[in-house]
Amino acid sequence: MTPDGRPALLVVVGPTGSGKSDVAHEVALARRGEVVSADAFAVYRGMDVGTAKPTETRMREVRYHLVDVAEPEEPFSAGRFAAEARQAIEEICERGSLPIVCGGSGFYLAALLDGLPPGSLRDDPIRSALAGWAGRVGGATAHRMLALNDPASASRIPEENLKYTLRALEILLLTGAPPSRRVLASDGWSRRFRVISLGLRPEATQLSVRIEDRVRWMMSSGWDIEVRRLLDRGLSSDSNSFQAIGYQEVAEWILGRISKAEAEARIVSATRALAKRQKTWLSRDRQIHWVAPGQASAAAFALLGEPEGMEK
RNA sequence: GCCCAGGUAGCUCAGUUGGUAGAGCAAGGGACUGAAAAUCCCUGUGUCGGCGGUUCAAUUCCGUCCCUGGGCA
Repeated sequence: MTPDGRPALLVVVGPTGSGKSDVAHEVALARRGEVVSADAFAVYRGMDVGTAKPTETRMREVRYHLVDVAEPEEPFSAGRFAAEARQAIEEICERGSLPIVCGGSGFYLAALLDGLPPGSLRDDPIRSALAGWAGRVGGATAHRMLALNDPASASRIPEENLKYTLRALEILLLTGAPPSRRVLASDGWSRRFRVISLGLRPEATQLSVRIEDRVRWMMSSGWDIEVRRLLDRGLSSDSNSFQAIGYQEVAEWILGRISKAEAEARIVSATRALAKRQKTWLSRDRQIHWVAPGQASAAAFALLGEPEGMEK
């Protein structure tokens, strides 16, 4: 509980490799917290090295949520993430513990804190039918179809972005209403918490080096064994989980199509690009308190205030 | 030493039948409403290896030198 009566909800964000996991864990240990991961790929079981999941030791020390909740073959979604994460946070509060959201998936964080428009879930049969149709008629025709039914959406979505175009058509078919008319306002769920957002902003060259080190470490820590296991169990390389950075590259490396050095270089580049996109996404949020990684824990404690039982 | 093939954007290369050049990747910036580590948009001046020659004009043709790869000695 905090002075205003609402429970605190700490949100630790930042680009990959900024060290947010360390901060979340440290705060959890010190303040009887539980961590809710906001990472679109840590949800998959059997994908550990490549997603930089918390170690077994850490999982024993602190309770982690939304990690290992889906099979790699399952399609996941922001909606499912938000629902399960909200439930986890509510349960953590009921236990009297501090919920700590930690992750870099901006879209998932937004879905969790602000909610998604009501109605129109994902619909896989419609989705695959649309994809098949678009494959036959072409993306330009798909976009024209959208323009006919919802000019506002069509003008916002570039013709080249087939994925967004098809999603808009999917919503149209599911709800019968233009997607541009969906409600964009926050659903107010997060108002019952005192949300404290902490953003880790490492210096550019520091982040670059950290990403290189991290990828090199993953490549020699059993990532290849992990990918081999996924391929052996028959995981299709075009399933959603396998779109995670590095998995395709490691697969090509184990199959002998590219060298280890080549795979590593590609993964480092892809990770840098991801960090860039994460920074862009997070920079929109004016509520985030940005700090250098080294000062993050101290900043978190300062923002949270004195722990219970230690007030003067 | 000789013979071939190359030397063009950070990298891999395309190209100009002579009018100073463009793709992919990388890099940088941006978007993002149920696939999001996904998907997509924007950003390209570089002694076209050096030096000479021919020409109104050379990265393009000729000569020469240097460098790289391959072959022959």
